[in-house]
Amino acid sequence: MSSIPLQRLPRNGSSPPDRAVETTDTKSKILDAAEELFMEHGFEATSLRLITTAASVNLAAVNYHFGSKEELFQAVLTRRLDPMNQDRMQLLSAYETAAAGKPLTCEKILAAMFIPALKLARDHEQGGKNFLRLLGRAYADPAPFIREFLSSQYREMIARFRTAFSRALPNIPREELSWRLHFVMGALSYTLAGADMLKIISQLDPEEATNDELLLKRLAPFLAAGLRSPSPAADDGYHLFQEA
Amino acid sequence: MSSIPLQRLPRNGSSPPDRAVETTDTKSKILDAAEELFMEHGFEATSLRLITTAASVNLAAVNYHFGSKEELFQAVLTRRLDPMNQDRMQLLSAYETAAAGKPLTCEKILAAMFIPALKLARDHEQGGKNFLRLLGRAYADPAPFIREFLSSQYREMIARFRTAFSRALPNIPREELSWRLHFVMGALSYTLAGADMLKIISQLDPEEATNDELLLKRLAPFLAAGLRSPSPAADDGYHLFQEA
DNA sequence: GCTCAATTCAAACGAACGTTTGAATTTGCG
DNA sequence: CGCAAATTCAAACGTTCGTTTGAATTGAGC
Repeated sequence: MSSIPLQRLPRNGSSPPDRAVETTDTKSKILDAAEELFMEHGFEATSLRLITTAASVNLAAVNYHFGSKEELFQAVLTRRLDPMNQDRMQLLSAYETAAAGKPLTCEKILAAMFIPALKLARDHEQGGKNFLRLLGRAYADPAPFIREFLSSQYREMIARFRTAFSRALPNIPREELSWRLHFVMGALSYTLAGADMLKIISQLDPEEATNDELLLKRLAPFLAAGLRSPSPAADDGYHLFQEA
Repeated sequence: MSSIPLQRLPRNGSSPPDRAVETTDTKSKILDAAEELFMEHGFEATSLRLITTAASVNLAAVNYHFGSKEELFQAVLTRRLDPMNQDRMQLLSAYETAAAGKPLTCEKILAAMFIPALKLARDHEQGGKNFLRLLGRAYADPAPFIREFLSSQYREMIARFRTAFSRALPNIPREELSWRLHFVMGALSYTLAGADMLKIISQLDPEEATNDELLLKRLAPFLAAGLRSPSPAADDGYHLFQEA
């Protein structure tokens, strides 16, 4: 039923193709086409026939190489998300080493989160940008298999950054910090997802709105200010919503 | 083909049912079931058969009363979104009147955005919370008809709040303010959408994470601090991402 | 050059989808 | 009551979906 189909082991474990081949292999062609189409239409609305036609491969190739549509989607995410989160953690470690025991600034920690995302957006001419939008939309997808997959992919990285932030912001209670980290991840995901609609109604420059570097340069100070803001006491005089 | 099916005019324009009827009408039963199921599974993954079964109505009733699945989805959104945005604008106007010409604080403007959302979350025992999550997820849905619909529904309200913020923050350039408004809307939508996955990996208290009032009480100061943060000059020394 | 496993391919499978149909039923109303 | 419009209903429509099948094709190693 759901057994993995037989298939020949790749010629090389995970090294690049032996020569300069003009036609990439079937697996990569499927991944590239799926990345773009999942980004454009979402998981449910993207059919395997659309993907395999765009990739110029046979319909059955998806089930042969990936097992199912769901596993293909996970493979699309893993291909770029895993290296990106590895980069994030390595960058954070590098900053911490350079700081020689002193706590990092919020901007520095945010930089460790954003720079690998920016690298992804820049490196691959089109694939990178597509992927960031796909990722942002996957966050909001209600499908359980997507939520569980992303949760497992992010858990380790989030834990590392939470402790970094808690050292940078010793006066913010742990629970409040968890919320703010939640807000940071939400704003980052949402912003990277494109949110074309809100761009339009916010009257943002369409050209600038697709410039991820400029976008994150604006987002980082915004989030850093929110992170550093004084923690509202549990029973303080903050009556914003009392008057309704 | 896509002509609106003939149907009798409702007994009353938009007033509540004449008596205390135990069985609500078909149209409302469909809307209630659709709201919950669209929230749970998304638009594409929710079939009309699932909706009509849950609502205990005939399958054809959706096409009879709403015309199509897409129009049903829009009706689900309109039913609560339109009054909520009306409330937001009225509340903003009331604050501005009370301020007697003086600019409002960021917290006050954010309150005008959040309070109607909170009212929605509280008023209807279950419908309200479901709707806010559905709305947050609809923001990230790639379907063009959803994006265009939401864009038209939000345009007027966003314009009103943009001018309010620009008066509250005269030192923030117009373009920078558009970006920050974008971030605010993103964080609000994302947070209301639930984002269960991030809640989990952020180790938030599950009970508190579903308390929308507490949630927005934490979000508002976070966003206000970001909004008030000094505007980075166009060619300043902000070199966060230069080192990568 | 033969072999055999890996891969590709065309074709079909059963299921589920949104929508339509036309008859049955209910409802408002003179 | 009785007619006509509004609504409900069971059934079917045609299409598309993800997946499977089994035969053809490919390519590396003896």
